Amino acid sequence: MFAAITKESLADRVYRQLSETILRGELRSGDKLPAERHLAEQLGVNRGAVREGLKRLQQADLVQVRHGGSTEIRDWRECAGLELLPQLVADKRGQINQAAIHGIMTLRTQLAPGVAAAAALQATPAQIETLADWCRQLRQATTPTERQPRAHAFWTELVRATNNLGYQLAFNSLRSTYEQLWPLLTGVLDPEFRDVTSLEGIVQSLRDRDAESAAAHARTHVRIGEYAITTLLHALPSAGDSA
Amino acid sequence: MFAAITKESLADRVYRQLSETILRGELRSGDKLPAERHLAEQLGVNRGAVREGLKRLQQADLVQVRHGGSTEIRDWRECAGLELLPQLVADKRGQINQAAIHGIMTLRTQLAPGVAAAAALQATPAQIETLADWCRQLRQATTPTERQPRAHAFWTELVRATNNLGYQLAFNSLRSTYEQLWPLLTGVLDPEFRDVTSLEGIVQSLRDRDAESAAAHARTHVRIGEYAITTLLHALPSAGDSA
DNA sequence: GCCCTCTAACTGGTATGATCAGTTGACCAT
DNA sequence: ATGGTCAACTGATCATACCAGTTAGAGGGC
Repeated sequence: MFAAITKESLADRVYRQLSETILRGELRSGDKLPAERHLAEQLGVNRGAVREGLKRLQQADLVQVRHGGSTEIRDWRECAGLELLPQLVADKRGQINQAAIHGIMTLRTQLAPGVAAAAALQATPAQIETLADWCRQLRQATTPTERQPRAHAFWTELVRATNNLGYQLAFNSLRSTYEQLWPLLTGVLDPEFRDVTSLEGIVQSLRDRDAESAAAHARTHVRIGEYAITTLLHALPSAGDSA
Repeated sequence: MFAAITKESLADRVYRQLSETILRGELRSGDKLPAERHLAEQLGVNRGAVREGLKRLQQADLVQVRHGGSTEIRDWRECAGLELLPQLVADKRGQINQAAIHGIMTLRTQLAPGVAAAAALQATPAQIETLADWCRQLRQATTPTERQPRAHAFWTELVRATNNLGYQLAFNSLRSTYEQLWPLLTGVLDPEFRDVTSLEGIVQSLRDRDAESAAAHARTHVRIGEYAITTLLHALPSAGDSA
């Protein structure tokens, strides 16, 4: 009903402004950032706020800070990790980035079969039941808006069932990106949400401890969404690269 | 010869100490961190340093900070992204984490074929030549220490050739983890480094624009390393979970 | 002229202490 | 039971020092 008021600290704004400038390519690899004191003056905030923002830039591997020297922009394509994807898909103005969306869909397609296979070997009976329940809930849903969170819950549980740190962390990264696009994907991915049959196939494969079968069902399933996204991206000619 | 002296700022140390405490499970999801003022006093550092460290914890999704309220530990298995993996594989005392290593190897195995396939469709002739050159260099190398960086360079270039943001960022995250284990893996992965034939097969597949063949060669290749790692992990009975 | 050295003027890093701004819970009036 | 008030927390921001590492250029020796 009502949207929550966004509260953004100064340090957050410093981080966002600088990171978006870098991600847009206005500051390129090798460029130097102004000194903290100057930056603080230009942005009209205290130096502490600037430093907190820079710490985050540093953690995201967008810049390299050297004591006594200057702060240098790094090549985020070479350095930055998967956690950058959420910021790439949509900037403050809601501009979406096709390359980033393509990237997340690729990873999803590549990882889903492995997740299903790993879950087949590791899932506990209780987890399998939970998954079966999400399938039932998915069948009962009648609108895309109802289906989306249940499909999401299914995958969350499936990833948890793999008991694999790599899958879990990678999934968390992808999820942050996915959440940025949530309303956009409600409709686009609905054909996939409707394919409960494949999900039920996965659940049955888990019961049978059949990793290959689980992977095959997962592959079938996510290809539906990938096809929908690919079609959509081709239909949107503009808004490709960043400015 | 000599190891570089590590220069770690106070904020970095604050971050590391707190994150390791969380990752070790001594602070669990829902627990509250002491107030910044108290934390600063306990750690014997300035409050600014504490705040900078907390900003990083926040960015890593390890804690949730609420203005006026307290700072709460989050469940990193549910929230943290792939960028956490480097910190998980080895803590300050050099203790390695089997689950994290297993995780990174899984992701590597899962993604490598897709990377090769994507590269087959996207690589430029110049990139293919660069890759072919790395194969030659790999053949000329005579020791594991020589082979490792060249194998690594091959994959870096291959990922670059995919021109896919998802693969590039995911690879960067995995690389950070890999670098933590570099000396450990020099010997273990050498059987894989010696399998230049598969890499040459990938290069030929790129020339032929044959995605499926590229994926198959990649799969063959990375399985060698995965087998070696799996064997090694099973041979190490202890040092499994964190304290 | 060339090379070394030292210094001065940058840079980021740390410290202190004050103040602003949300959150919470106890208490009170309605 | 509802809503208001207030005090005591919490984090957020600020200003101003000063410490510590880097770098470039002035100056001296060859």
